Amino acid sequence: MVTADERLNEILTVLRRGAKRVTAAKRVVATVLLEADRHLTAEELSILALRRQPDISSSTIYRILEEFESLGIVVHAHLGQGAAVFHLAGSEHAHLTCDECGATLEVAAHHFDALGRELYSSYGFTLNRHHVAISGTCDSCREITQKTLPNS
Amino acid sequence: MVTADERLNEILTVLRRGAKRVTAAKRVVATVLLEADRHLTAEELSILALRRQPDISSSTIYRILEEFESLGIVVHAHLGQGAAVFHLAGSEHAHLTCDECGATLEVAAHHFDALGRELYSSYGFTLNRHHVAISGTCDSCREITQKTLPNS
DNA sequence: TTAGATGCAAAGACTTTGCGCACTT
DNA sequence: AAGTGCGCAAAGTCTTTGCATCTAA
Repeated sequence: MVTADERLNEILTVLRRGAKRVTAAKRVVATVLLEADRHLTAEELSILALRRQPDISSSTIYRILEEFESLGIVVHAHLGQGAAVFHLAGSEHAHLTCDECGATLEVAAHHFDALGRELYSSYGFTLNRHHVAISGTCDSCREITQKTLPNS
Repeated sequence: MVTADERLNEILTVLRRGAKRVTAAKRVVATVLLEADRHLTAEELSILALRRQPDISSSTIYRILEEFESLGIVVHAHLGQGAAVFHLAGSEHAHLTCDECGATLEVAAHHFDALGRELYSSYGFTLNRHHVAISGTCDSCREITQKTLPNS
């Protein structure tokens, strides 16, 4: 079992190895990410960070997230239309997002294995399953649409 | 062979059937879309439209595109990071976009058939291959990355 | 005639940037 | 002491909206 403190220290170690400074704001951002353990928009992260330390500006949040991402500490993803979401690296998964209602669904990555191989061999393209959500229509919205437009 | 005028008239007919008014601005937008025959951002469309008729505001462009989309005349897609792109409906295809350089690649839709079936049967999710580009790394950027970071 | 369409300007959502001071190293 | 990082405010990008005017039907 890895404690929260140990995970925080791992992050701070990565920062030091990257020749970055360990600041109060970075500790707060790292702590919030560890505690939340889910997707957070920059704004949600900002709100949670402010509870722990007033006067953290959102520009600082964005700068810290950018730095964390360049060091491989976090990744971000674009789900539906709204703001990007961030979370700790290491649990990348694919997302489906419904164009109608905006709901998002995390799905097992293996569904994309065959597609990834095909795109690589046909186009030299390396699929990133995590970064951008796959768009479509979710189960409930499809049912609604079918009821509303029974002719098609 | 369908002439440009005939295609324009088809669009105007769809407008009338939708109980919408046929205005000068809509004619211009339709003409630009027909002539361009490629992806255009709202801003590119705006610039091309202004050549044909001064004083078309970009809000009008957005409103017309929204109307055209609701009538099935155009579709829009989100490629990399930037603005959405619009084009006439009927030639939907999948897009790959490179997270590094922003290049986009149109690919045959059949690559996504198997994935579409799997997502539908596993999650009831209806894949929309066209709306959002699939993200990843293109051939050239991958090669550059490998040269830059030969250790991994 | 009259409901819908347009132009203009302003607002809105999300993110980035410039600048001078504070804090880490 | 040196220089990175921070807060604040402003700017930037893309898109939507309010409102008065105009116009297609």
